Amino acid sequence: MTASIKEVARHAGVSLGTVSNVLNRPDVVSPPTRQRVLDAIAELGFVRNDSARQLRAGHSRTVAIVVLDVSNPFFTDVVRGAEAVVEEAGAMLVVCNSGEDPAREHRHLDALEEQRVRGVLVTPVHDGRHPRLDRLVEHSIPVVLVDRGTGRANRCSVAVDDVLGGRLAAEHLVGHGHRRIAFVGGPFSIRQVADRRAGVAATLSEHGVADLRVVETPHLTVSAGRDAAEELAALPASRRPTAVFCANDLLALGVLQGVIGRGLRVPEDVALVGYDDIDFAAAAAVPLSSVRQPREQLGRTAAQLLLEEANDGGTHQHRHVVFQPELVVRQSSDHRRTPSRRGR
Amino acid sequence: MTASIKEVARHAGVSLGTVSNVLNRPDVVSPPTRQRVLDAIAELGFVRNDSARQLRAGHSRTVAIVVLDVSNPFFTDVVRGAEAVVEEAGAMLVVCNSGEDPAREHRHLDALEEQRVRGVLVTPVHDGRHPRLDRLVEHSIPVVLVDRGTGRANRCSVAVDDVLGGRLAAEHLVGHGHRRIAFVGGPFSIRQVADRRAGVAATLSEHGVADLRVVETPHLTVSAGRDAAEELAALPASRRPTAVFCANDLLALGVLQGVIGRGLRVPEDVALVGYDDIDFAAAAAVPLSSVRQPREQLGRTAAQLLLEEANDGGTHQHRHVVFQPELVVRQSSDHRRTPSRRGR
DNA sequence: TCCTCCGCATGAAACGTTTCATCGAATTTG
DNA sequence: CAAATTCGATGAAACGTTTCATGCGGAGGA
Repeated sequence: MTASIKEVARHAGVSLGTVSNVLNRPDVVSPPTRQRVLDAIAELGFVRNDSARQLRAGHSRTVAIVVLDVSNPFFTDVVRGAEAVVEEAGAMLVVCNSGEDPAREHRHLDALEEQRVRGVLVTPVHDGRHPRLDRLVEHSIPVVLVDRGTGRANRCSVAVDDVLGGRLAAEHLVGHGHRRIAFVGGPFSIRQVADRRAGVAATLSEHGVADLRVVETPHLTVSAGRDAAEELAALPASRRPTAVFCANDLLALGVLQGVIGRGLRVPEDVALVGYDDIDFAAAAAVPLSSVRQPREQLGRTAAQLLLEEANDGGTHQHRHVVFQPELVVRQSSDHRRTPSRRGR
Repeated sequence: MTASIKEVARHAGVSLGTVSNVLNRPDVVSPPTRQRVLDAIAELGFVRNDSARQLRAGHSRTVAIVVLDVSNPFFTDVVRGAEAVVEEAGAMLVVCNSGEDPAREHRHLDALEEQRVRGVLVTPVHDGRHPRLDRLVEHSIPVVLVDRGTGRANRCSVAVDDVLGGRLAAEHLVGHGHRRIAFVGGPFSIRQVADRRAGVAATLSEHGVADLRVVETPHLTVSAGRDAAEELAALPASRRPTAVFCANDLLALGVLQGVIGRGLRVPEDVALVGYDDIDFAAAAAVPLSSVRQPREQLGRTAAQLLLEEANDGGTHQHRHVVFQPELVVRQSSDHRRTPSRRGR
C-alpha cells in the first residue's frame, strides 16, 4: 500500500540513492533535484519504513523503560523525567509495564532485545542481579537500573538514599519532642522499606529513644495503612505512639484516614510522616508531611546515563548515582510537642 | 555481535531455511535436526532480529496507545485494560505520552507509522477529526479512539456516556433533598466536562430545580478545586450550595480540602460528588462519592476492536461503543437532608 | 520393477533501506 | 589546452529474516 523509496525515485525520475540522500543528507543534492524528490514524496504520501532502516543500521532509535507498575504515581513521574531527556536526544521512549510479574518482565525484555532497542531503563521485579539483564549487556544493549539494587558493575544505576530518608523523618519527629514513635511498612523484603526502617532505628538509638514500634504491612497500599491505624488506635493512650512514620504515602493516607475515623486528631494526637511526596499527599484532608524523592530527576539521570553509554560505547565508565531525599513538612506533623504535654 | 540465522545454520550444519523452519514451523523438521538447531541457538545465544522479521512481514506485532497524560490515574487504568487484551493476543503494547501537547502527539504518530505498528489506540489532544489520524487509516493502520469524540466513520471508538454520568450525580443529590447545587469544572472546551454539566442541568430542570451555580475552573486539578472551594465557602450560608458536583475527582479532592479547611463539614454542610472514582477517592479523609467509569473495560474494549480490525481487515465493520457510568455513594454525600433541615 | 507420493532439507528471491565506490560533466588550475 | 579537481547522481551490495519452488531419497502401490 505504502509507497517505497523506489517508487518515489521512479516518480521523480531520479535514482534510488538520490532519494535516500534527500532524506538523510539534503545538502549534497542540488536544490532542483531535491525539490522534485520532495514533491514526489508529498504526492505519494511516502513514509519511511523504520524496519528496513533499523535492519541496515543494526539498532533502533527507541529506548525502553520497564516499570513495576504504570499506575503508581512514583513511576509515572520517573517516566516523565526520562521522556524529557530521551526526546531531546531525538529518540523515542516506550513504556513497558511488568506489573511486578517476573514472567511479564521476562517477556518484555525478550521482545525489546529482539527489537534491538537502543537501551533499557528498568526497575527489576526481583533484584539487579537478574541474569536476563546480563545477557542484554553482553549483546551490547546498555541497561540502567532505576531505584533497585546497584547490581553488578557492568551497568549504571540511579537510586535514592533510603536510609537517609528514614533518618530525616526520625530527626524531625524527635526534634518535635516525640519519644514514642511507630514505623509502618512492609514487606521488609523490599530493600527500600528495610532501608527506611533502618534509618529511623539508627537515628532513634543515637538520640537514646528506645521505643520504636514496628507494624509490618503486607503491601504498600492505602488499605494496609487503614489496618495498621486500627492496630495503633486500639492501644491505650499512655502507650500509643505520638508519631507514625510510614514507608510510603499510600500507607500514610490509609493511616490518616483510619486514625481520624477513630476520633484522634492529626497532628495533635498523632503526628504523621509519609514517603514519596506524591501529589495526593499535599491534597490530603490534613496535608501530609513526606520525604520527597527527586522522581523526575531520577528518570532524567537514568536516561542521560543510558544515552551516554549508548553513544560513547567503548570508553564509557559505569556510574552509580545516589540522590538525597528531602523532608517536606506539612500540617500532619507540624505541631510542637512540649515536654509538659508529652504522654498526655 | 549477536549471531544471525546464518551462523546458527553453519554451526548446526544445516541450511538457512531449516533454521527458520525450526523457529516458525517446528513440526516440519525432523526431531534430530531440530535438536541440533536448538542446541546451536542456545550455544550462540541467538536472538531473532525483529527488524528483519518485520521488514519481511510488512508490519510489526506491537500495538501502541497514545495517552494524554501518563500520570493521570484514569489513563493508567485504561492502559492496564488494553495491556491485558493485547498480551493475550501475543502482541506487545507500548505506551506513548503526548502530555496534551499536539506537537508531541504528532511526533509520536509519525514514529509509530514509520514503525508500521499493528494499530494505534489514541485519545487525541484535540478532537477525533485530526487529519493525521486519517492518514494512518489510509495507510491501513487501524485507529481506535478512546474516550474522545467518535470522529469520522472510518474508525472505531469507545467512550462513556458523560451526560448520563451528570444525570446520575444530579438524581442522587436531588433525591437527598438538595436544592442548591453547584457544578465545578472546566474548561468547557473539553467535551467531557460540557457533557457532564449538561447532564446535571437537564436533570435539575426536570425536577424543577432552577438553581445551578456553575464555577468554571481553568484545569481539572486539585489546586483548581481548592480555589473553587474558596469561592463557595465565602457565600453566606443562606445562599451557599448544599451540594457540589465536580467534573473529576482531583477537583473534588481540592474542594474537599478547601471546604474542610474553612470549617464546613462534609457531608453535613456540603455534600460532595466527584467523577472517575480514582483509587484516591475512596481513600480521602471523607471518602468521596464518585461517578465511576469502567476504565479498564474501556481499554480492554478498545484493544479488542483494534485487534479485530487488524486481523480481519476487509470485512471489518467500525463500531462505536458507549459505556454507562455508575454512581458510587460514599460518605461525602451520604447524609439524608430532610426538608426541615434544608437551608440551615 | 517402475511410478508416484511423501517427508525433509535446500537455497534463491524478496522485503526497503543506507552506504559506498564509481562515473560523467562541469569547473578550476597550471 | 590538457590535467586535475569538484559536484552531483548512480546503482550494486548488504543488513537478517521468511517464503517458496525445487530437489532428493525412500516407502508404498500397481
